[in-house]
Amino acid sequence: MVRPPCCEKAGIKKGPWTPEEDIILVSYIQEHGPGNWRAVPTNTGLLRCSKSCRLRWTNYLRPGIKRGNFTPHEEGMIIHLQALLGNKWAAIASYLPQRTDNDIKNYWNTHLKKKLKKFQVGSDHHNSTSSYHHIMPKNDYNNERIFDNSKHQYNSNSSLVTNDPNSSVYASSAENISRLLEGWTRKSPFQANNHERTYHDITTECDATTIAAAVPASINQCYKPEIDNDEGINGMNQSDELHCILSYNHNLNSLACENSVSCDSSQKGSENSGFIDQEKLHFMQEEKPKIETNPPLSFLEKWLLEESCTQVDQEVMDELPSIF
DNA sequence: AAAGATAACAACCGCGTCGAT
DNA sequence: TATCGACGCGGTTGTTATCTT
Repeated sequence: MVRPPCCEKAGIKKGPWTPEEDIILVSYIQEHGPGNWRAVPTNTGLLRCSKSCRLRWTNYLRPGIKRGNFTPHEEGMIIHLQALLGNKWAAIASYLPQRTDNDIKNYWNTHLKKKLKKFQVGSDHHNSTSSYHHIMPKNDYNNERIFDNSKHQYNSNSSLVTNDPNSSVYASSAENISRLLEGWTRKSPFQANNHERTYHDITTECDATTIAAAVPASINQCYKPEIDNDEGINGMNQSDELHCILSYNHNLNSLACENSVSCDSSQKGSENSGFIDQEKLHFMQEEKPKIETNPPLSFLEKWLLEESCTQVDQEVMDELPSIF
């Protein structure tokens, strides 16, 4: 039995989203909140299928999304969570709340798989712990992708911006939508209660030390997002690093079985809940920011339209906190 | 400078699961 | 309990940018 495609209806648009479509979608979600995707195309007039709308929101427009520039810390997390969980990208993404499963999956397929392969080959030849360092960037990961093209540059937040009004690089706009919308969650009454803070909140507001305290010790034992030199993670030497990563894997396994809800990662319902104590991870399960208050739409739309053509005006960005 | 190869990533497709009825 | 619709997930494809020859 072959299921008919969800978007077989004539007139359904496919392909890249335009800024205008994004505005419509964001506006609608501002008003109604995410969910009931079936109704979105009907109510917004978007010529997109519900799936496409949901995907666009969850992978691109949703507040709190961090794009590109995976840190060595994140790389390490992904590598070992993948080793532990397999290709359960959603489960892996739950440990990296600012990343989407799609983003992680893409990054794995395009970067990490190759790096690991290379590493394994290297290990075969050298049988050396230091080989691991080949899969970790020597310095800032940003260096791996060089933008010497005059049309592109990284801004102070390491996000890609374009100076070319004709550029098709729309990702920067969408990233900034995400960052813009992030402001909503910060003022959410939900966060007034300290016990109800989300993992996203913690990672956004706090430094690495706080994150390390918040995340179960066995997970963060080795991975603290502080790599800024050639020394490896937190100044560890290379063999320490490898040892640490291997024990990290071991610790995750232990944790999974200790909690013993289920050691079977293939069970979908327990992907996120089965490995770690519910209480400990309450904040992690709350990673999807809740939209509770809405910013002035006209401002958002104005900004969005401008941003689709040009770089964000710093003055506008400076205005954001007072507006939200 | 042009053409082909490769990399990167946004989006689509199809299947599985879950909840409502 | 069975059925159906909605949604989420993972694999895959398509498009664009960048690199290499």
